[in-house]
Amino acid sequence: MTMQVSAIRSDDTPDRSLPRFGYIGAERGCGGRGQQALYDDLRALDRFSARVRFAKNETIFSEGDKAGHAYKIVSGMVRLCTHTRDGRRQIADFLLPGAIFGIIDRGEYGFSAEAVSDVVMISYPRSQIDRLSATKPEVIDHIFAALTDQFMVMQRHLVVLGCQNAKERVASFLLMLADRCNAMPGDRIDLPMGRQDIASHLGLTIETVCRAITELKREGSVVVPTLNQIILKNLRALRMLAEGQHYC
Amino acid sequence: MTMQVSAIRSDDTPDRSLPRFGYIGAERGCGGRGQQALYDDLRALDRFSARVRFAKNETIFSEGDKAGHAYKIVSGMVRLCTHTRDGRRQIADFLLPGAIFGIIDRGEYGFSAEAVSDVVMISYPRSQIDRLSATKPEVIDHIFAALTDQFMVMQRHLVVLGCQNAKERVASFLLMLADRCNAMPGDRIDLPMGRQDIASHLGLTIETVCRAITELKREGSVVVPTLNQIILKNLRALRMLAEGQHYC
DNA sequence: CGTTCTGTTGAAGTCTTTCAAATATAGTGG
DNA sequence: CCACTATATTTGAAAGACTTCAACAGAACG
Repeated sequence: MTMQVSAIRSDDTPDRSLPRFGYIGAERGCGGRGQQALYDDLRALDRFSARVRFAKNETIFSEGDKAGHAYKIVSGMVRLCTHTRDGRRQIADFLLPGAIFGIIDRGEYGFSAEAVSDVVMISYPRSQIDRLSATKPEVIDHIFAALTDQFMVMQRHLVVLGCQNAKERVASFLLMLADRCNAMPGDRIDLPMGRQDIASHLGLTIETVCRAITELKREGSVVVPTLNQIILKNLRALRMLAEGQHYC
Repeated sequence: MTMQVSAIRSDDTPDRSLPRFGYIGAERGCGGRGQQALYDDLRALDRFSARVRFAKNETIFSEGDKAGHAYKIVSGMVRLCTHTRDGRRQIADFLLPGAIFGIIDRGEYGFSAEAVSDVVMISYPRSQIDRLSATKPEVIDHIFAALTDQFMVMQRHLVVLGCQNAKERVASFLLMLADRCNAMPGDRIDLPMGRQDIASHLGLTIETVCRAITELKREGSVVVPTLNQIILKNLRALRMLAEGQHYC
């Protein structure tokens, strides 16, 4: 979650020099400054903002609802998903603290947002955002940057769903998550979402996700201290899975 | 390709009353007015625009290239794709006449664009678009609408890749295409792209796409007069496949 | 501490891919 | 215009990957 993280940390922190997981998504950092600026600009919205909280698994809004608010996550995790007519579900993305969502949608939300864990967020009335956009062109610019980031996230995910097998998908997912958390190699990474959520994100069944993780454990690529934590041990192996065989 | 079509036809043409394929994507028409307006606004760019043509299978630009131009398709079809390190390829979308692409990207293009058939386009320098955006806030607004549309396209495709089996994917693809062409039930729909392109779009192999089409033929859901044309015969059956079993 | 939910593993079944071959289409030069 | 060659599509058969179903294990919670 490069964009979200960079919205939190001070922009001049040059942690780009530190070792990173090198997930393809890392390039997305270029959108970071935009996010930081957006964050600053949103301060102008403070007097209209409200602190809201949602309990684990609570629905924040549903696809088709009138898009009245945009949200910025303070703590916890949110999933954006689409529910199909026949009960299937596709999780488009998981959002970490710092992430902003609900700004893309005009009129109606295009997807549902649900709390993965207990979540605290700031809500901003869309009307005020639109008003601010009209007076401050740079705000638009930064929202644009956020959009571009989101686009790249989705596009990368299209590749995952369109081209990768189960193990590759799980590896991609873990690397993406590690990168978004700004985790360092060896760090414990939080997995607030359940296995079923991971499955719904990766277009697999829960069993297949389990088996893939088990295999990664067996190979020594990852260690799973608790159900909701994971440590990436062999980055090279994970990257080879996620980014294709040619990787060195 | 609702947005593209609506960019071509006069905006007050109420063809929404005509029978349509009813692909889920049809709702996307809400972005239509934005596209129409964008189209008008782009006229202000005319003196900077250039007519360009690309031959079938020619690369228009590659992922990572400096994003110097945005394009509007006049005729022909363009595919937007991502090439992975190990040679695999994911086609994110096929674009029809009226479609505008290359506006989202800042600095570098985030994907490659290739001509599916011989293509004629209008190219607009990004610098001029940015300049125009600064002076005309409504332009931004319309580009935004275009972005929203593109987002919905990608999101719908995520569901296709994440939740559907081969036959469902092909059905979704055909309905989407029919809707974008603004085709009426019974019309011949052009398939300028080869089977391999369809496969790369749907995350399947070419053989599986063939088999799925063959099966749809056998069931009488479609008729395939030539390799590059298809007629949707049984919309109800196709929709049931694409939108889930609950569809009446 | 028992109940319930979530996660893990095993085995069988299904769907898709892979590999191979045949057919059809498109393109080219005579 | 036809024959020929190259390319693309279709079909078949076997292999492989993922899913499904079922049972078990483990964590969470009252």
